[in-house]
Amino acid sequence: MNAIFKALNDVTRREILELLKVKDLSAGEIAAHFNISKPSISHHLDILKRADLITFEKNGQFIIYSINTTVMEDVLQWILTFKK
Amino acid sequence: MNAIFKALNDVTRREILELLKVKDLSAGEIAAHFNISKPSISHHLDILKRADLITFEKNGQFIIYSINTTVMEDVLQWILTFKK
DNA sequence: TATATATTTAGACAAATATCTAAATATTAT
DNA sequence: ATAATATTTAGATATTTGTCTAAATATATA
Repeated sequence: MNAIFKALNDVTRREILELLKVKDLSAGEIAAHFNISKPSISHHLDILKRADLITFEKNGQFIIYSINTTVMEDVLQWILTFKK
Repeated sequence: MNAIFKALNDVTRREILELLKVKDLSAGEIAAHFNISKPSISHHLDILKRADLITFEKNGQFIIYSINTTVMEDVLQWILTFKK
């Protein structure tokens, strides 16, 4: 839970998730959406990976990232415990 | 949304919310649950306040904190956009 | 094999964060 | 009024975080 909330606590990482919600993208395609260096985006992707919020697959010289919505379910359940 | 995720990105603050889920508590009662100084807890309460995740009411020399679940609804909606 | 492209790793640095102690403010009780 | 209790504010400090550039790794192409 800690890793998930940590991962979600950054606007760039939340935007990456929004992008991957639409379709799978390579690291470079993701980086192209931001005014941030590629190494920084790579670091954000690493934090999202650690939280298991995204998965990746190597495709030649590219690495394709996908969103993993099953983890969102955990957050959802946590939030729901507060609904009265 | 930024303030909410920031507020949720700390285990102490999430535990404070769990406590307030059960019942309203004074700042001192909240602090008593943790091995952390009262000023630090006060700071955590301030961050939760800024995110509008808690409300408070003065009662004599005490300040009673309550959870505000309406904000949880915003997080819920955000999460739900990822459910496919 | 040499070069270009895609991505990550390493190391540095400034800004943000969680914590502390000491002091200030507010209320209650003697 | 004075002392005690509840809470916050102020200021300091160590750790974490987001960012950068430079270098390393891996794959594809000429």
